[in-house]
Amino acid sequence: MPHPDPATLIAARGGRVTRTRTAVLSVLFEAGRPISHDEVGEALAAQGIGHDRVTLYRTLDWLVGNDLAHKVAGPDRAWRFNAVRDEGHQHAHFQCDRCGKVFCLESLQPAIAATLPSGFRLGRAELTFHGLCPACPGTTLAPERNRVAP
Amino acid sequence: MPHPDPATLIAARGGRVTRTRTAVLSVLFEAGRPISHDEVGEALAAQGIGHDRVTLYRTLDWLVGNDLAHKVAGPDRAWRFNAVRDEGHQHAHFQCDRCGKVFCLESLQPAIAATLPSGFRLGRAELTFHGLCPACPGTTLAPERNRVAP
DNA sequence: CGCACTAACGCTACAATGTTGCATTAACCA
DNA sequence: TGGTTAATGCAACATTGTAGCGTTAGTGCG
Repeated sequence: MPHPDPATLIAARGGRVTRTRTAVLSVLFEAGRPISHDEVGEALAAQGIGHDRVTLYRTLDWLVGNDLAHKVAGPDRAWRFNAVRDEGHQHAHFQCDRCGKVFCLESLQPAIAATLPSGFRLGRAELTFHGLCPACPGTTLAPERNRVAP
Repeated sequence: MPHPDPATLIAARGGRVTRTRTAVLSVLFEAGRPISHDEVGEALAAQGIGHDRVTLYRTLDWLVGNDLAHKVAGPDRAWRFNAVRDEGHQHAHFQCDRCGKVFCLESLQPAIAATLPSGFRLGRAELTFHGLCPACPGTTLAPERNRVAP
């Protein structure tokens, strides 16, 4: 199964099928990992699709609000977006401390055995690993000294 | 002893013991949970301590770089800082989806059983729970519907 | 104590990321 | 095909964080 059809997914949510929305959703599907607003913009530019910054933000927000995308915090205080595949499927993330890229660890099924203190009502859990990705050289630094390269 | 003495901790790292540093570290100790740069600034103002925005950022960064504070990503792309108590002690966090506050779950010892794909080198893991804190009314929303636009 | 050295401060200016308001365009439906 | 309005695109603004640089004040030493 390749990727679902963006236009179909968008229409199913009651949204208008516009060039920007279908293109953005396609980009997210093809990326396969959470990418920043800026990376989406570059991909659109490569396709010759006009991309106003604000429209892009709003498009991504719409996708998130309609369960077609997820929003995860990146290491540089910029959001990363990835297309939702299996509804309700939980997976962990990996953030590279050197290049700042974020990866989905789809296959990872962490066993989280935890009981929250009373009063806290759990919505969801988010597990993020930090370290170095396969593409980055070097060895892991000591925790707390990890800084993303400028 | 409730909290360690900020001045002693700062001097032990070879840093100069300034009013801003001791005050900021005290504030972090008393907060007991990760607070934003802005909340630190308010606390300093309440003590009548001058607080330049830039100085505050640099002070917090210095504390983080010297293992006296931790930096965790907040829900609103602003960093939260909390004083380090036990060196090397790992703990989970809880983010309230309504008020945005972040809490340390000191007592939580999650059993994370996970194997990373090959090539990834692990530095540290970060476990964050989302939901509603004891102070916020309401019931938890479905995951991913927490930020739906009106 | 008083002085020298320089880390730390605090000001200004700037950069990056994201938001608001509003007029215009184009997707959808009858 | 034409009307309705969701979606777009532009401009201006808000928030969070950085860089440069002259000034202040902690610290060590005589």
